[in-house]
Amino acid sequence: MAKSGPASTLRTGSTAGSAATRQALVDAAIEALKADGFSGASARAIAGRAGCNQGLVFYHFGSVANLLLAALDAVSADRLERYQASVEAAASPTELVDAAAAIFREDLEAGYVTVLVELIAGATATPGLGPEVAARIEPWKQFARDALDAALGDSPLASLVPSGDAAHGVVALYLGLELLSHLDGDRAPALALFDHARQLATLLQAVGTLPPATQAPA
Amino acid sequence: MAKSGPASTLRTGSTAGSAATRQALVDAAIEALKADGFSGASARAIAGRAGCNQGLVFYHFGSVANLLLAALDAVSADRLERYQASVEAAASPTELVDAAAAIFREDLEAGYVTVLVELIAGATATPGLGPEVAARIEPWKQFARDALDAALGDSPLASLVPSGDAAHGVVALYLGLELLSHLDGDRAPALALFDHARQLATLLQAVGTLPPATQAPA
DNA sequence: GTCTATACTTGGATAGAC
DNA sequence: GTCTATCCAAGTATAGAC
Repeated sequence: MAKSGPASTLRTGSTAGSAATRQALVDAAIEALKADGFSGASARAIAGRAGCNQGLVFYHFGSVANLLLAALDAVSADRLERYQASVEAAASPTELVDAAAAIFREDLEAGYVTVLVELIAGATATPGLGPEVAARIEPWKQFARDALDAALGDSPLASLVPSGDAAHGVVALYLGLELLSHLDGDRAPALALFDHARQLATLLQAVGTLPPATQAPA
Repeated sequence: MAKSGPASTLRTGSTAGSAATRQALVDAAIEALKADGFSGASARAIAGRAGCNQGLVFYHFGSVANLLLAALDAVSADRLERYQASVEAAASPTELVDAAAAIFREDLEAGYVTVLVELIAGATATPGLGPEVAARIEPWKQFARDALDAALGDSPLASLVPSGDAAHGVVALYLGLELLSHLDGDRAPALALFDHARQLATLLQAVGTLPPATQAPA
């Protein structure tokens, strides 16, 4: 798959318009995916949002699918960086859940995860898109895995559920919650779940910390 | 929203072709959603699968969206019945997870949940589709809630997480796992998670059953 | 009442203007 | 090198044939 478009003109010399147009298209693609979903993210719709001709989509990215992948890359980079900073500061499971809840709230309100969800769901339609999207989810899974390892690496829970499997579940839950929240425009149930998760984490943390004798009374 | 098409001709008298065509279209719509996703489930594509003229979609259902909702109704009815029978037989949490795992495996292989996921993700594109889809998810959530209540209604876990919120999470996880499994064609991680859930359920069941004294040694 | 042929709109992609 | 005008395929919907 040779990259089409002016891939060799990434230096910001010569014509300044190119990079700006690319950026505008990427931003517009993100907005289109958030507002109208995969099937609404057409070259025309995106170019309309970006305020430029739809032919530019194909000039700069070769195809609509490639532009959407570029959009996914942009949000992924943006969000992973944000996550990294926020989660690194969390030492305990409780803090981890708190950080996750805060970020999730941010994601829901900004619609970042929508971009990912729409691309996953739409991947079936475009041949070859699936593997590309799958590869871009890998960092998220790895990140979830690292966070889980750091937070409860030595707890008894970790020996029951391998962090790789747990990370898969966490990512799946994240995507599913986004799917539901976006559907009925109500993110209260998702946030409530995080609240309960926080309580459970606190509980588990206490159980792991306290001497065995104090655990018994049910 | 008045139903268009021959809604009054549901009696199987007069012309037998009508009901058959409707059924063929519904089946084809399900297949199209499973294979090509929401954006691939066009009137042309569906009619092609059903072996009939694409205009029939509009005659019988009024719009593509209505046909897709009919498809969702069909799988929902089919699956909920299956779930009900399977879960009613499960008395303990372990058995419940076992039943859920068996059904989930079935769903993944048959692609039933894909229909739901694609419609949720695609709902943003078509005005008015969202609420309709949301209403059709309600029974699934209610079902999950009932199952949770029955399985661990009196356990201490139930007092920590209200079954309504937990049900929301279960449905979200279900949808997310489907999303990921469908993406990279690998359902092993999802099945592994069910395996771990089963172990956890067995553990919790044991903890709840045994006398307090035996719980201590960590 | 059931279905087909046709009208019109939007989408992906490119040849060629600047 | 950057962008626009244009082409053709695919989409929704309906007027009218059977």
